[in-house]
Amino acid sequence: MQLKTLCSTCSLRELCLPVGLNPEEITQLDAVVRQSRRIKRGEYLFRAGEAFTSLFAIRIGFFKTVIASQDGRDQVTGFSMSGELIGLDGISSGLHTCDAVALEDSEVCELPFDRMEDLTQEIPSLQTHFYRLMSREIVRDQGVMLLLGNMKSEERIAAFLLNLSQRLQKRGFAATDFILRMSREEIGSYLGLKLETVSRNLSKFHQSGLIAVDHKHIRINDIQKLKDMVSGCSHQAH
Amino acid sequence: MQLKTLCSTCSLRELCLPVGLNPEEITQLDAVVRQSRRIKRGEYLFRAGEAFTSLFAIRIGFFKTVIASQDGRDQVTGFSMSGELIGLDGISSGLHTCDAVALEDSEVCELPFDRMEDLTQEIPSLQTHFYRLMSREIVRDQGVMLLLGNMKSEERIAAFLLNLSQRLQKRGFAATDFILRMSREEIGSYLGLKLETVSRNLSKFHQSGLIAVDHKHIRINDIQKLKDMVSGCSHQAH
DNA sequence: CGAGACGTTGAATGCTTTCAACTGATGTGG
DNA sequence: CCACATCAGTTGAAAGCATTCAACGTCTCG
Repeated sequence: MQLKTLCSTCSLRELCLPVGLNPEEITQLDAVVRQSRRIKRGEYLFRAGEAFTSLFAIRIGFFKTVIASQDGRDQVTGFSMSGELIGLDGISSGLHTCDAVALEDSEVCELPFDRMEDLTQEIPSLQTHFYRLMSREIVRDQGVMLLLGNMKSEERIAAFLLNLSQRLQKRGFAATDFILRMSREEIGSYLGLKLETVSRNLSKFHQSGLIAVDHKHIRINDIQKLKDMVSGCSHQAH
Repeated sequence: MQLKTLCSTCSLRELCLPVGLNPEEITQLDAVVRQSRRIKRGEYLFRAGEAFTSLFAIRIGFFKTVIASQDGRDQVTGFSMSGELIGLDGISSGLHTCDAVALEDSEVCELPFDRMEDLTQEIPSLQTHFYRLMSREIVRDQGVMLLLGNMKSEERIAAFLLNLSQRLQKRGFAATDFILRMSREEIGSYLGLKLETVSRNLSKFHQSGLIAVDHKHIRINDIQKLKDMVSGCSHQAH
């Protein structure tokens, strides 16, 4: 029998929903969180058009979210890692507006939204936290808009690597040495570039010594220079 | 003496925050909303970096929100019209992350956020509505991301005009005949294009008979064709 | 009325894309 | 376990689209 995963004992509690809650409140949150669910690489957590009933907190793994358009064009709207919440877009209409796909074997905690709503009614600090969380998502999206609207390909790639680096570091991983979980094409889709442009820029960075690229393995040699490249942009760590 | 503006008697109550509230709840909302405030064209409602204390509902007028980056590049992240809420991005950190500038003489209702939080604690349906509202903003931003990441200049302009048209219609204005409140440069900034590109595309649409452009006055002649141009995109009316 | 902001249009430039060829990795089935 | 087919990634060359630079027209407002 699998033990139910509890927020109170979860190593992500300083990063995930429980941030700022007292022990008693976390126990209440535990009562709402469903037993965690495993999603294999390539599987969908949810699909655009499906009824929205739950948010998902990523315990382990890595996801992409994708908006599909009718004519086949689609776009990666974000990459999510442990401690992050996905599904917020579904609250609006009661339907998911994007697909969520696991990019590696993952594990998520399901948060039934109706129960979350009740709980935020009971725990004001959780409501506050939840508002902040949604607002942060808005701010993040606006950062991406700035990137897509203003930046050259080189700057986009730099911003992307930097953002990844910072988020990994926050989770206790190395900031300058990591594995990309997504393909060049997925990076390109997220950054509004073609996969060849992503590849070319990574090669260029590699040749200049800024980073070392070996397939999906990235090592950042000069993180300051990377920061300088995106200097002007009010780039927000997620 | 100016009468305090009340949600209960406001013509926007079907569009704005009170949507879905019963009369009694609207009265509670009235108690929170501050006397409405006039903002002249060109004036700032708030600036990036200022402390966030209130959300603003637009009663009359038109605003742009702008993210500024250090190196002078900045980007319009949205245009807001009556019945829409601005300032949601500030909840996250307690600081506004963008500037809000009136593009015509406007009037806004100030909603002190701490009082809004209390009220959403008291009125569950308002909390639900508020979550939906924030989620809608996330969905909207993702639509813009799709636009910026995937669409050609021509399609962006078409999507922009269509979106404007639909929002105006919802407010009882003509869908095919309206005045642009923003400059070509502001349109371009929002769409990730230069002002010349915006101008060229409008001229092209004009010459093809799709629309009629006379300075800021736009008439849409073939709205279906405009829709076809953005066909593929999961474009959301705001 | 004049100055400055806004808008239009043309021509040249440049960045990203597209098309194409090739290499290396992955994984499946004989 | 290897062969082969497929997918992911790299790189080059040509093409395309938006940008840049520039000139000019027009509207607005003090």
